[in-house]
Amino acid sequence: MAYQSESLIAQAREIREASGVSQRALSERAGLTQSHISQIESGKLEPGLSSFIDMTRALDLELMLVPKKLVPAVLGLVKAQAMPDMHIHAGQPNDKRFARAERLVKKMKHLYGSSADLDRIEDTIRFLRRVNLSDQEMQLVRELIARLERYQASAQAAPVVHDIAQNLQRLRNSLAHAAPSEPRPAYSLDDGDADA
Amino acid sequence: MAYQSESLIAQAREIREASGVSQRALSERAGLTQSHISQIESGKLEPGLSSFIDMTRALDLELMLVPKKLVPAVLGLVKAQAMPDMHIHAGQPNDKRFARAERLVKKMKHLYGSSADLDRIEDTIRFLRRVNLSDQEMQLVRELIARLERYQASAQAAPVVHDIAQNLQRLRNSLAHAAPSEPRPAYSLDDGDADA
DNA sequence: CGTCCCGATACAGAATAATGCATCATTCGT
DNA sequence: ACGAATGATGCATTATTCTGTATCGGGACG
Repeated sequence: MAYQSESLIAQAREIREASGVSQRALSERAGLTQSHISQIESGKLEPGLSSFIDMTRALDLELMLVPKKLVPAVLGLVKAQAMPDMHIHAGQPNDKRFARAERLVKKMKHLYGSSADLDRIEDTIRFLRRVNLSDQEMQLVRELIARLERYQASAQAAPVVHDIAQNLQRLRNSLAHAAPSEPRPAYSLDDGDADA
Repeated sequence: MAYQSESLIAQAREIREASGVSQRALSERAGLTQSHISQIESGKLEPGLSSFIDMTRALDLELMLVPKKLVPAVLGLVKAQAMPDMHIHAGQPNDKRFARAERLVKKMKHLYGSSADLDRIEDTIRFLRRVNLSDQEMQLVRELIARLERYQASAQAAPVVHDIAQNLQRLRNSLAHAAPSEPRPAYSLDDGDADA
């Protein structure tokens, strides 16, 4: 229905498809339901800003505010860069575990309000899931998530959450250095503009 | 509550303030209520994607999808450009008329569904209101709007709407050429990033 | 001191997004 | 021909946005 967001949503969809990510996969990564995404993409629903951000972030995109004046410049930049080959690292066996974790965090966020810690956790999880983890690392993550699950409703959750956030981030940082080559873009990111 | 959109919203607010636009003024331009905007800006409410787009467009901004990889580049571009002096052309006496018109269009859109024509009208109005119109031109606009108002509920609205859209756009095009110098940016468009 | 504009807040009501399932028709690989 | 995965749809329920309108305290200006 809403015309303004149409182009943005269409772009997101194109990129999702070009990256070979299914709605279901995306829904898990983004913490939304497949049904939801389908309706958004087919224009039957106008997403909330944060839903849309979740979607796009899960596609390795950022939503940015740009002065109208230099939209063309940015468009140029983007288009130039959008050539190469690979597609985003899709579902590993562990995906479901991560998906659940992300859901959990999301739920906690809008139950107790979002905190910097919860947010860090969410972010880190998104990062971790697209990395190949050794058994040992995976083990650590599993434990942390389990701990989060256990304490989610506890009155004393705050410090626990903080600790978990810290541990996850530590892991993330350690990986960020040794990380070998990884997936890259594939989409085109065009527009459908026609001004008078 | 939602952390992801926080930065975006904060940016929008900064820019609004830097441009010397009040919430009320913005609310009129964007077709939202002041109350709504206040709540969005103070984080008490998570806007819908289209609401947010309306807001930002009214501030001469575009919401763009950018691959994470080249966020820094875009940021550079934007920041470089953001120096000068003026502020966005604020309320003229005619503003209220335009505001009402925009509201009307919005209402029609979500009453009968948005059409390309309605959208064109909305867009054009947004453009026209920031231009100094001669009495004659203003007269034309006033008539067109009045016509729209009259036919809004009519069963035969479609062709009328189409005609109005066309007329408005014609006016817009004629202005786009002769247009003298006009307002420019003033804001900074920074970020609050801190990665690990 | 009075007035005007600002942003924040309240509140009732209508409209919609979003969840959580479940299902279906199609397409694709085997 | 079969099974798996994809996107579209339906539906009931809950949560949230958004409108409209009105008020309030604060700051600026005269």
